[in-house]
Amino acid sequence: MAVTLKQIAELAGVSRGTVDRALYNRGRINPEVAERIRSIAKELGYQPNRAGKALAMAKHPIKIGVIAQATETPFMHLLQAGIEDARKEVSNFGAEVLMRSMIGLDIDLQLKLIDELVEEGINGLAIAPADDVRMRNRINELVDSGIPVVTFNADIDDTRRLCFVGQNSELAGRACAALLSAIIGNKGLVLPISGHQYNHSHTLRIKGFCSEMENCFPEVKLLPSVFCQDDDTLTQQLTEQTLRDHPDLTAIYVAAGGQSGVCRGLARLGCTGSVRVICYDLIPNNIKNLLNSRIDFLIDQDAHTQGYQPIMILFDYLFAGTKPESKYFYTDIAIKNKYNI
Amino acid sequence: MAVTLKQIAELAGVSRGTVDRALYNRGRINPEVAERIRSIAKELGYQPNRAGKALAMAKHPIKIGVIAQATETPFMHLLQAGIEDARKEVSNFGAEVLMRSMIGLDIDLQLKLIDELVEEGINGLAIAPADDVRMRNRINELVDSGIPVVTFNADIDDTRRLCFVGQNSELAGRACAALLSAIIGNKGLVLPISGHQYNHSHTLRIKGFCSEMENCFPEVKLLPSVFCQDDDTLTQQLTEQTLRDHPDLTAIYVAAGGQSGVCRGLARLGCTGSVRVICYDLIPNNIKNLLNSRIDFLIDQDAHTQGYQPIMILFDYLFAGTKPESKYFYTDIAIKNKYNI
DNA sequence: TTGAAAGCGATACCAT
DNA sequence: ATGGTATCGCTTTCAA
Repeated sequence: MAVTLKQIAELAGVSRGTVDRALYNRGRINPEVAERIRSIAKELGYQPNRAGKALAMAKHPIKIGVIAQATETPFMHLLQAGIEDARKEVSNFGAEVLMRSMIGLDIDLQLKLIDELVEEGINGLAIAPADDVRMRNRINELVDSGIPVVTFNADIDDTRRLCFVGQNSELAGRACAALLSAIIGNKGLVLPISGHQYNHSHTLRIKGFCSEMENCFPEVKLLPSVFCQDDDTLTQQLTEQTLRDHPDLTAIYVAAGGQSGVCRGLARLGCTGSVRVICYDLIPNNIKNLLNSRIDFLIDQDAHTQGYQPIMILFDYLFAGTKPESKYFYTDIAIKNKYNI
Repeated sequence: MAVTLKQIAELAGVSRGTVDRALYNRGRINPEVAERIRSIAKELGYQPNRAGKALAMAKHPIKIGVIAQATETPFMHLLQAGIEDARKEVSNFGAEVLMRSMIGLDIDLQLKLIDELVEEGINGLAIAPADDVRMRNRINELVDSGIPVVTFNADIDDTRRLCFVGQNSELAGRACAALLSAIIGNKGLVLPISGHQYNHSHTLRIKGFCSEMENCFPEVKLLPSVFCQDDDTLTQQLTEQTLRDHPDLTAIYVAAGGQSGVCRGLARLGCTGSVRVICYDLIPNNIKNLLNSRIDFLIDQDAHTQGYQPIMILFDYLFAGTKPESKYFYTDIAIKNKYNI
């Protein structure tokens, strides 16, 4: 059995309360005694028992606030399942998860929800933030007031947030470039499709993709990337137009939503199977198109982990003082074909 | 806050002891009272608190035995890290992990270690078993005597084990076929390399690969698969010989160990980069060869999960009675290039 | 500055 | 058949 507070107390000839004060620097203790206790604990390799700790904290539960966005999208459904799993897990340790969400993304609403959660007394916040200077400032305020913040899915640089959980979008773009280049024999003509100009991850996916292509696979020619507003109809039009303008098109790289439109466009012009398609996210429509060979590869960014981990990171930090090893918790860049979904 | 035994007891007008007996069918209770208590618990959605349960069980800790094999290999090092992580986690819940391991694989030693662990009073066993009829019988004996068994990395069919944690090797082979076919333009000449004749996973990886190629990519020609005994020197010889016999070789599929030999053979004959290579496992040598482009893609089978999950599955079963959802816990068939390691 | 004790949720044993 | 109580490891008051 592992060593307990009680054993340390007996060895040190003091009470458990004193050991507790010593190990957690709660003050009101003789510094020499504290030092002696700490050295004994260290020697014995004391590790606090999580179950005992959890039970004792049941009277003052940790409250973790979560603010999600765009909950109407299939990707966010998967992410929310991760949040729910984490909620269940930490609830066994006397922690509560206060979840707020919104359709689409509204910076003012997000700021209001933060105030609301602070009002309710949260001890930590996980948020998929809007990229805005007001949000940046608010996050720093929170951290300064002792409420740690973890960003997920979307990050805000230059804040004192504890960490970010999500994909390394630029690297994902590079992985796609190498993969796509490999399956077209390292030459051909490729159309990169982005979503919104202000969507940071789309931009990075395109940037990583294009720079990798240009640097490492110069025989692959890139058309100028286009914006599709994550819209199926628009991607279909863009696809068909591009095919008419460039009958020698080899592949399409979709860094955004609207993937189904690409498949439809290719199908309408009889190019399914001859033009390669790589896109993102293991969502139902994409899975369908992967299985019927309209999409060659999908890049998954593990939505579940993006919901699950922020809460677990905050919990470990608040519960046991564990700081994340890095400020970036990058989710797997998973390459999926129809066999390894 | 979640509902507790105490609350149920008060509502039912009985003591906590009685509620406990009712919910866990411990007997010595009036059936009608038990029924009433159960219905109240159900209505309130009672979920036992894991922390409380853990603490109470500290007096009679759960003992989980683990028997690993081939611990000298880099793959098994990764797997053992998973075992260690699981051990740490369950030790907070008053559970102990008794680990036994061996170099290579020795059926007699495994049987002896099982006896030893049973002697020590284990409540459950995780094992990477030798495929032998004596092992099959012993596993069934254990299960019959009330000790649940989880197999990992290697499975034994037709036993009453709780579940298997590891890769679906045949499916992995299929995934490789599709991937390899894609990067050679769906045509060419491919050499499949297996390891040992009696290694079940190698056989399945080859079987899945070849059958998928033949069915779905008939323009890819397959050389007869060869056995390399997981040996670098042998794979190098086989590679060089094949290249001399078939200068038009397009790709090599390595389902076994000895991957470095393949890379060396290709390098020696100046074929690095022109002959594609796909092999298994994210181990240091392979990572190196992936990064310097001697290997095109690696298939990872998540060694960490193969060590971590068996213990967690046994723990959840013994601790909370949770049965795994399926008898097969397949680890991810992860496709890795140099960007998503 | 320190000790003693109550309590968190569940289990198990001893009384009744 | 049922109730009462000690206990697990830890936190947090309340006394001293």
